[in-house]
Amino acid sequence: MEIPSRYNPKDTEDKWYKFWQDEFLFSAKPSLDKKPFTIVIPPPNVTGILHMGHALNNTIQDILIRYHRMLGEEALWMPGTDHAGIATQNVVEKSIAKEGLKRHDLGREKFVERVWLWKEQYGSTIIKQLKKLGASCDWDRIRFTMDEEYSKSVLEVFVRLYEKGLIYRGSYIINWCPRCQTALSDEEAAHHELQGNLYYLKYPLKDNPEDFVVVATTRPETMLGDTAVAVNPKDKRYKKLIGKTLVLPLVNREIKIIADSSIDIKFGTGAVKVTPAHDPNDYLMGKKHNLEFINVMQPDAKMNELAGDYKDMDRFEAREVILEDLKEKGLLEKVEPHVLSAGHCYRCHTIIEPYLSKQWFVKMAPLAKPAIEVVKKGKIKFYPKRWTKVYLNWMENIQDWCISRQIWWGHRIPVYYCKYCQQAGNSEKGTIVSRIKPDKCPDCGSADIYQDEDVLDTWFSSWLWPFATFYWPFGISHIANCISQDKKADLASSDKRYATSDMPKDLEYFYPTSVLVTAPEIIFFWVARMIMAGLEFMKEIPFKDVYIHGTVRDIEGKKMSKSLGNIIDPLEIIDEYGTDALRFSLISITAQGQDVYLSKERFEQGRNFANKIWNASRFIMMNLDAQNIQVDLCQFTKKEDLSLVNRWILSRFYSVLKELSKNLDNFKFNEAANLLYSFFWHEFCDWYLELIKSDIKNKANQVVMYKVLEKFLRVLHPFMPFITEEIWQNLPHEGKSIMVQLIPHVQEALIDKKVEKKVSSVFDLITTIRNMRQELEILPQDKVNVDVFASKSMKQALEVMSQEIRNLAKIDLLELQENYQHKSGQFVNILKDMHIVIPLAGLIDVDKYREKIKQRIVKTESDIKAKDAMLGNESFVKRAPAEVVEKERERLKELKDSLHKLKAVKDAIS
RNA sequence: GGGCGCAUAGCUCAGUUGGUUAGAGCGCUACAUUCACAUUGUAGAGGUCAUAGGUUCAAGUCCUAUUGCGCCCACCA
Repeated sequence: MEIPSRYNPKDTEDKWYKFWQDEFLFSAKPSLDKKPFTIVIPPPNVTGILHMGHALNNTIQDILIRYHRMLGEEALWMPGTDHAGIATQNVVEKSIAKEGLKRHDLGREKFVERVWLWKEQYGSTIIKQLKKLGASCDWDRIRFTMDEEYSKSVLEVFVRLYEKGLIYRGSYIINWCPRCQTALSDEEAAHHELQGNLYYLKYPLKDNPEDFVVVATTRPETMLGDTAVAVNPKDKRYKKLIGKTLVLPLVNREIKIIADSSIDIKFGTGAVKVTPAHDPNDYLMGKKHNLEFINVMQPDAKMNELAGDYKDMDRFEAREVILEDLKEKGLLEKVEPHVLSAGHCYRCHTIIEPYLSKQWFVKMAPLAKPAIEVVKKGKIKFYPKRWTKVYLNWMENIQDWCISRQIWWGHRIPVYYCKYCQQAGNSEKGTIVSRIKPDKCPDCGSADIYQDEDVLDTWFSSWLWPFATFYWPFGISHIANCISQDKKADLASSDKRYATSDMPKDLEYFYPTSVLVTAPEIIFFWVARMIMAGLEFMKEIPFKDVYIHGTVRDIEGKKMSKSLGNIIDPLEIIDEYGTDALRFSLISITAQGQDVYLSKERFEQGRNFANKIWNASRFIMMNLDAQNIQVDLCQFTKKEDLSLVNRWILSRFYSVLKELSKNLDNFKFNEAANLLYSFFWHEFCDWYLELIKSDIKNKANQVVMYKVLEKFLRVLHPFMPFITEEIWQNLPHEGKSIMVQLIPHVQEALIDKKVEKKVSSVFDLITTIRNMRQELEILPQDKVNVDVFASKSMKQALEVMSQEIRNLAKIDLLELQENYQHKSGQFVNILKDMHIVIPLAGLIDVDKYREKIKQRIVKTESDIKAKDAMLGNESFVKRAPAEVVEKERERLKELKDSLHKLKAVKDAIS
């Protein structure tokens, strides 16, 4: 069969993905003899569309999952999506707007129906895209944060926290988005700098209307709700005025001048208008000084009836009119330009209005305490470490969490009010928190009961993700709901999990999960809260390691975002370069914890690598005799059976494997990827294959090239799943899929301890050749392997080496000399490059060479002198670690040896 | 204001606990083309490791300061 000379990802990717799924290779189940390895996916929004951040995040997770699966662990990657309250509601609102409808036109029930409809239609876009990415999630387990069962978990958590006294309702100044008409948490309020003004307003004294106190404000419209003016008690300018009464202009309300030490004397005029209902600081001051709370706005940020003449004006319109009116009365002293930073809604970017309203809160301090402990004790580790500090700093200053949201899409708050009790003004009574709607009020017996209109913050469901996905606390068997018919049949015949009771339940088996892979932005939103929830409800940490990867940025360092138009669409890259190229390039440039700077050209590296693997494999397959693949390496028991070059490549592969697992276990994915890249390309292809090419039918060569390729494909598979499967399926092999082939252990890779020992004692061919080259042509080199030179002259050593080369190449050097100008082909290039052959063949400029040796001798002599001095230094010998001193002594010895040899070479050529 | 990070080749970045000669990809230059691969190969040029001090026998690596860039948090009447 003809194999094309270019790898075409489109021919293979969908095919193998389907194959893996059909063979249930992604599914995991509790197992008595296997160690679990669990990752829960950070659930993407149902409205989500795959972007580079997802691509990076999920590639990392997939590498971990596939790696551990191939290590023989029971690896589960739990998938799902997040209902994303406001985001989803926004999308659906936009879509019904096309029909000229607003959500209030439909009413709550109809609107929520529309959202579900939307979810059914479009909600799996992101899932399909994750599949394109190769994500090996156990899709039969997919969860959604608004699933019926998941919602039960959410409800349960609310009720339990309430019963424990950790949930309360309070009035609070919240960040209010007038457009979305909902409360936003502090984290959802993005602060941007804004060019505004500082307005100096004059408030007349009651006793003496000709005299004023001047206050500075950036939001003059809120003055309608002022209930005091505050000054610092230490401020000499205002000391006498404390306790006096002012008349608030335009509304003519009398307000007091109060003293509060929080006032900054230097800012503005040192006198501050206090508007407890419209500013968080003023709110605190209002509580402290028992001020009146006057709310002058409606939820849509238009002024309300308390604003008198300004009623129904938008806040910014009212601002202009009020300023006009004050100016007319001579009460506007001056206006100064002022840069302020205002909170913006992170969804719609509307300026946030601090707004007084009733909200539900979770008391966080008691939950935070154990969550701080587990991180301090190292039970949960962050990678990179520095995020630990960030986490602890936030947790130690944690604020209560406002969990109610004034939208329709979400888990409705399970609180019911008795109309009768509420009307009687008794808010203590007639508030029922319950898992199911109560029939009647327990206080008055009335059946007139209604549910709280608000829904819960989206994070109130996602913080339960690591255990609610396993049906906490009910632990129902999900076989009935979630497993496809095919799989059910499969399980029934092969798996005893659901038949016997001694198997651990999913929740027990897979929780706590192993690693959480996420972006730094959501450490507080999500990671911290999951730790708290895990400890509170499971009494155990939700995951052991948290890997925080960087933010994906464009080549100029800007965050990729739609509004900046600097998006690189991963799906386009997949289309153009292939999934494996996308994955490999992304990983190879993502250093641990560093942000990623991307440009499209980056992906060429991955594509080229895929193509290189493809062609090297093609070459091997074209030249491979199938009967040789059965041969065990143990068969080569004598040193001569395995040529130098075979021993070398096995030795190199051995160290690569060791290095690789070290890197992966430490979450150094880029180093792992680059290691595989340079081993395969620059050692296996550039040197090994070129060297055996002329004797490719040699049995040992056949065996070694096959074994190294086959095992290399396995270790590469987690990074580039598609191409490795495609090639592996074309190689003669046993087994169904590369996915069920274990990643070779170092020993397994080399089959046999004896071989391993032999291999590791063999010197490194390439290093030697390169060293020889340097020795002869360019620079002094100390690393020249002593084995070659031991008790031999330079000339003899060269003969030994060229004999090796000749054996490998089966090319006579004299013949080479005659033909080398005319012969084409890469092998000649390589030999030409190995200047090792040249001096013997008389092809070198001896004068130049002699000069280089001379320089080398000078350098070595000076090095020896320096080392001698260092070792003669008492302080060094005393204080440097013993190994270091020993190392330096060895080094000195080596230098002396090398000087000796150099002198011999000098003699030999003169 | 509080916290954190970064500064290494023309560009984008690696560089584990200090220890021989600081690496990669891309780009650039020269050469190679019946060859598994031009999405290729060989070679080459290109670095005062931001600056100034310090610790050390030894600093790209540790400490201090400075400069420049970036991020997070808080405040901003």
